[in-house]
Amino acid sequence: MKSKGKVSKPPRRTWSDPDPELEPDTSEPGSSEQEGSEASVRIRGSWRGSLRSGDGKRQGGAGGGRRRRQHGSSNKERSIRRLESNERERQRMHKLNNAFQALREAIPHVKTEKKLSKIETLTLAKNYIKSLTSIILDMSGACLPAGGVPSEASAAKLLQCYQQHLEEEGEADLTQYLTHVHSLSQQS
DNA sequence: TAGGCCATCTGGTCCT
DNA sequence: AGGACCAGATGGCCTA
Repeated sequence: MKSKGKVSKPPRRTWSDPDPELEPDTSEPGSSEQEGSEASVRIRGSWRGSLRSGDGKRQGGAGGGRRRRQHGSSNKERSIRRLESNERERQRMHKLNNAFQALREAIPHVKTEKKLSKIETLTLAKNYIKSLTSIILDMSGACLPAGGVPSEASAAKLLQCYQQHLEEEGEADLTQYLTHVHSLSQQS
């Protein structure tokens, strides 16, 4: 028996693929048999904190390993604050996942039937940006250093062109932008 | 079944 | 002071 204790977990639904039938907030703790409400005050965290105190991971300010902030409130008030904190954290992660989903849709990849993982998404996005940068610099007549990585100077020039284009056109259309860059390179 | 990926909880730290 | 951010821990789901 797992300590998380889900009776019957609904089919997993990622928040980057939002269920149109559900508002995000309907998953708030306590709205169903979902774990959020009770799990957050359950045993799990009670010992985990002490485990981490030995990690010395991020020892801030004065006195590493100090106890957490005491709010001087009752257990009930603390657990309420915890639940609110959990909810905010959930919303934050949902936003992050939405951003990941937007990024997935922005980058081309081969296997469209398989959802890209987060790490794959970031890696592909990085490569995609590099490729586009190279193409644009190439079109603008700039010289790429050996290895194809744009120098800081050419990247700065590229950014300047892009910002200028945005100011003048107010539209981040790639085709227009490429035309714009090309015309600039013709002038110089 | 092991390993990868993910959602969630949690507490510490940073920031406003 | 309170919210945001971060990273560790945990357990569920899925696939090879």
